[in-house]
Amino acid sequence: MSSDRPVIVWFRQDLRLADNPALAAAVASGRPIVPLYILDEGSPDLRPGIRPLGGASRWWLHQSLAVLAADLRGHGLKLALRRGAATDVLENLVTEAGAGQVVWNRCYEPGAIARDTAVKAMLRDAGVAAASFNGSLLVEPWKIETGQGGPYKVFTPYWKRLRALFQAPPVADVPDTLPAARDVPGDDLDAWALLPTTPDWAGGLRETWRVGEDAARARLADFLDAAVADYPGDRDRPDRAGTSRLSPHLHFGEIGPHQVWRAASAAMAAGGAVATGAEALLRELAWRDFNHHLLFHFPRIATANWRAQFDGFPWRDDPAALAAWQRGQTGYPLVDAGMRELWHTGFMHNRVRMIVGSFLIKDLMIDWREGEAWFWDTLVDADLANNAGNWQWVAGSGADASPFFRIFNPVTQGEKFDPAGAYVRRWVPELAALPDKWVHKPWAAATDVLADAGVILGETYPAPMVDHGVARNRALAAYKVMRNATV
DNA sequence: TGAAATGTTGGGGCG
DNA sequence: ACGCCCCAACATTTC
Repeated sequence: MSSDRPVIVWFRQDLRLADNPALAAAVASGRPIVPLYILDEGSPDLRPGIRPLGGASRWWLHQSLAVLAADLRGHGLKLALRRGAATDVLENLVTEAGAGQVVWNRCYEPGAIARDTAVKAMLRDAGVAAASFNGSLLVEPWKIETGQGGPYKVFTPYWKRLRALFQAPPVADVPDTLPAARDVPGDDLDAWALLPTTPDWAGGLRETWRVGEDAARARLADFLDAAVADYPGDRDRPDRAGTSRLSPHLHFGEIGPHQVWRAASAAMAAGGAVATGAEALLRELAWRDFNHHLLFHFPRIATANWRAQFDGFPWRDDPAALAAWQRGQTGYPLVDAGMRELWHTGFMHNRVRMIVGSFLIKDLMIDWREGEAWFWDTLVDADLANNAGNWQWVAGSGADASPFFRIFNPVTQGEKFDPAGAYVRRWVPELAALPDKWVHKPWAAATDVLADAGVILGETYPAPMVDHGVARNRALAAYKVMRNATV
């Protein structure tokens, strides 16, 4: 196998040129490069455990592939787009291109692991070299273990261990030159129909996001320049732009966690509030790793309760209530604001995610998997490990989860974290004219106050679909029954 | 990375 | 001056 045979760089969740170990290895090999992306949808039997992408993810993927293709074109390379089962696509392309090697950065979801294992076997049988790298996690799941020798199940000791052992490896910049192989035919991105058409619901996404590697790096730089010092407090404030908003960029690998770690660590040298804020960001980055760690070692938690006692929880089957939650029509302003932000932008502030999750699971007693499925479809940062991990955290069914009886009061949370109601007013404009005092609880306002604000409960804005106090007691009673049944 | 119920304390009004 | 009550403020417990 001579080194002039091309190397296929198989892009997956690493849609970037900098800090891309697989790409760097391809460059180092001296081989001409065939960049490839495979849309491996449409053959669910061949890809068990890999879910179809959600709508918001499809939109993001389209944008991100367009940017990646343009960046590669700037280096004289054409990104080949192919659709089908990954083993089939690669088997064909290896032959077509006369490739001598395939490289990629690893994925960690159960279905992706099965797929990649099959690909590796196929390549071995075909006599083609294969090499994979870590470009997506700080520390891969099998490289960190407890003193007992098993996987971590609790975040804090995991974080301490990670903090102690992790040293960010050098981060490669965008390669200066990328030797191109002969172009291979591929699909037209538009033909994949990843974008919504009828209706085109993506207007809010287009307004909200700049997609791609440059945008991701700019986002990180802006955050570290401006917001990081106030991050520990502001990250709880949905009325402020205090979070990093890096999650979709990280999910698609437009930026890598090592880049974030390096940049945040460098910022920490300044000391003071910046260092405290950067440390908090690293901790959140470690949560991302921790969720992948859990999913890798316990793949069933993507769909099953970690705590089996929750299998006996009396979830309510209530499609109308689920729909009201999804559409932001619960009658609880903060919940509705969050759900509408999600629908419009493909994103929701983290604290509000916890609050709407608590409301669905506890106030409405609807299975967390319904919420997980909705988030999967609507979030631009939808990520199996994080989505399932965080929903189980909120539900109390997870490994290191919030206790079930920690039930958020949407009014109290609103008054605490959106004190002037700016977030509610933005996303629930029909309540915008209400005084601060009533904006999180319009049902408690006097009728003349409501009239002055143009609010007619049940007409211009829903009355609360449940009484939180009653719903809370109902959930706690159900929880008690479940616990007693499974002692 | 709660909330609500219950318990405790201490200041001030008042007879 | 004293005891009593009220209640806000804080602490503890419970789910």
